Amino acid sequence: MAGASIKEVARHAGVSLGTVSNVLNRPDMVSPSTRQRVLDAIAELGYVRNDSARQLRAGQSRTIAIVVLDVTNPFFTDMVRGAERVVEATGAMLIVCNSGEDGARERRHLELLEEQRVRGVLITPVGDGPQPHLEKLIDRGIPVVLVDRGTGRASRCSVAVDDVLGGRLAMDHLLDQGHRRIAYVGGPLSIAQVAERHAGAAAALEDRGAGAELRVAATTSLTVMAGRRAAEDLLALPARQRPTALFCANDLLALGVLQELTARGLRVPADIAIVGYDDIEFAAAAAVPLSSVRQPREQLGRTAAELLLEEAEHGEAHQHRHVVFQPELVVRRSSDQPRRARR
Amino acid sequence: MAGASIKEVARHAGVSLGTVSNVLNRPDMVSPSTRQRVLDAIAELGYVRNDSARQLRAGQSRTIAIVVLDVTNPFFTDMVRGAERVVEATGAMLIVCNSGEDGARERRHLELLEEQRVRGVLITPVGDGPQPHLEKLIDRGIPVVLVDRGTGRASRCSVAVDDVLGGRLAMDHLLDQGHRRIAYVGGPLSIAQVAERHAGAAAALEDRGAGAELRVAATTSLTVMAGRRAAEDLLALPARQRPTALFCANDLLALGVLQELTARGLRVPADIAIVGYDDIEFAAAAAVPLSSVRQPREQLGRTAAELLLEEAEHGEAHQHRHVVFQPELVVRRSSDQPRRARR
DNA sequence: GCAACTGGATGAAACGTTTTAGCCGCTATA
DNA sequence: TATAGCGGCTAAAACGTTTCATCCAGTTGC
Repeated sequence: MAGASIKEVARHAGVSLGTVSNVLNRPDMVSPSTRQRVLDAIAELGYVRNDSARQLRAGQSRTIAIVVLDVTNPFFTDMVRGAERVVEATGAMLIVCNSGEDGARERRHLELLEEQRVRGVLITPVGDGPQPHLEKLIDRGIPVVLVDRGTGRASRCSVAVDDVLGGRLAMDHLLDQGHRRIAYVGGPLSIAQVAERHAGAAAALEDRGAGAELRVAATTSLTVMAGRRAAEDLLALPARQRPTALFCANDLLALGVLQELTARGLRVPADIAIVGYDDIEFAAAAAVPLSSVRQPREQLGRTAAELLLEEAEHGEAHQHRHVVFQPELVVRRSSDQPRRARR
Repeated sequence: MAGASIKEVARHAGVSLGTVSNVLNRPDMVSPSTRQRVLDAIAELGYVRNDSARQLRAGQSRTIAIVVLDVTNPFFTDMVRGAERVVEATGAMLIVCNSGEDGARERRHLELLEEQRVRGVLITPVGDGPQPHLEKLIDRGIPVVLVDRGTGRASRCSVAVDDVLGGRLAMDHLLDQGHRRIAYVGGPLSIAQVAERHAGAAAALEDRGAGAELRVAATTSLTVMAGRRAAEDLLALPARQRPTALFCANDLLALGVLQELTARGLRVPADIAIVGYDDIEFAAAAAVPLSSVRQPREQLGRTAAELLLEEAEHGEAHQHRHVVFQPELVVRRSSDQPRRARR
């Protein structure tokens, strides 16, 4: 009962092995009566297809992998949900791998995925350098779609949100509110998004911020804990150098900052205003509802999956595309209090 | 370059096919000089093992799956992280599947996993009835470990947290604070945890709550949105019937409730106290820091993975075990204001 | 000098599918 | 009546591994 093969099913139903395969894969090529006999045998033996054998023959699997930077970050899990919908609609399976921002783990995952001859990979790669292991996948003919990272490479599709624009939106808003000493909380800058959001903010300052300054409060990761530590560092500054507004590279950081600032008795936004990035579900539920730059997360995943499936389908004929979505600023209480300009 | 097989590697290195396999699997059974020649050939051809063929021969894969109810819920992602660590330490791969609380999707996933002959499955099943598809996996000899659900079945291991105790802790605390009209927010009750947390609360009331009442505010899911809707319903009650304290079946609900209550001008905990469940990272960062029942999430995942690996290793000799962890109440501001008993 | 080992390699079988070429008996066509 | 075509099926090859029985050439022990 535990491991019937197609062969035993065939014997049981009194037909040839190929016929069973036909029942499974092209049921209408076989007469109704034999088909029924085969189906009965399958049911009786509890036969379940062996996917390894199937793949071996086909040279390809029916699973698609998504490699995310951090499974515990709602940004990525929302993306996963979007991708899931598209992939499962085709009968394929989406498997989720977590690199945890660790290059070695990412590499290990990609190796195993390559061994499995997955049908395609959606990935937000760790870091921002060249990506030899991704190239290797592509050489082998496995489609790769970059998600929210590395737009514009010629050899693969990508989907992304315009992070420079996002940085601009946040900064413009803070300048509009009258802030002149502003800090960007985020890091490491080796992460492209972190750098681009900063670049956008810096560009906005350049355009109109006479007399305003943008300092960087570097963090080593994008977590709540890192946010708390960053806040501690800022509080260590002499009061008159202390920024009056913070633009955080993501909402987790922003929540951490908020937590620490309020714990230390500062008022948000009266003493310090905060704008986050991602607009995760918890942003609106925070101690002080958080202004944030919203990204179309599910759609990001959906579109990425669609591009991947298209490439997998059309092979050579496929034209790589680079889809860029626009972010949107959501103003909430953490930054909605205008401030008189001060020196 | 795109698809060298072991055979071509062998030809390239001037050895037999079996020797290449030996280099890969038992390197010290082959002399250093030939070994090097083979390794060179592998590098030159860009050879990558074909896992399907490998599995086909072995009859088993080296991946372990975890099927969670909701990838966007931090409770599960923390669990995933715990399991990941253990699984990856053995060189195997953990793949994450999301059932999204949907029985049909769960079933589909399990079918595909069975076809893939995965080495084992960690799962928090949807619903609480009999589980024919899990039985099927077990019949086939694929180890299954239940996570946070269905403790005590004879045919599989399980890990869980004592939800009845958790309910007790929360309820005792609220009674200690002087509350007498209390509501349990959660649903559907078909989910065992939801039912057990309620049972614990009810038991605590039974034990000592003369004159106190526990009503149920049923929800259809355990999300922030559902929490908001539940709060609306509660606010529709005449003021004197309205509960003074809420015990929510998880933190997402609690955050939703909190959000809606404060939006409608009620003060927490002065007007209504709230206790959540899970103690997710965002609980402490909420508008009003949330009291919550904490579960050892990562350890849950770690232990589950360990049990699974042990079963996969020892096969017949394996004794199924049921590990139960104790939850712990974390009191924060959302419930820390004692109230004089009123009628 | 012969038998018994031994380390290092080989060749073939087996895993469970899918697919392709081919066979058989029947019907429709000319 | 011969031929072509067709529906329904079979037999066999192929996919890329791992493993197991064998073999061969040295070496050791007596």
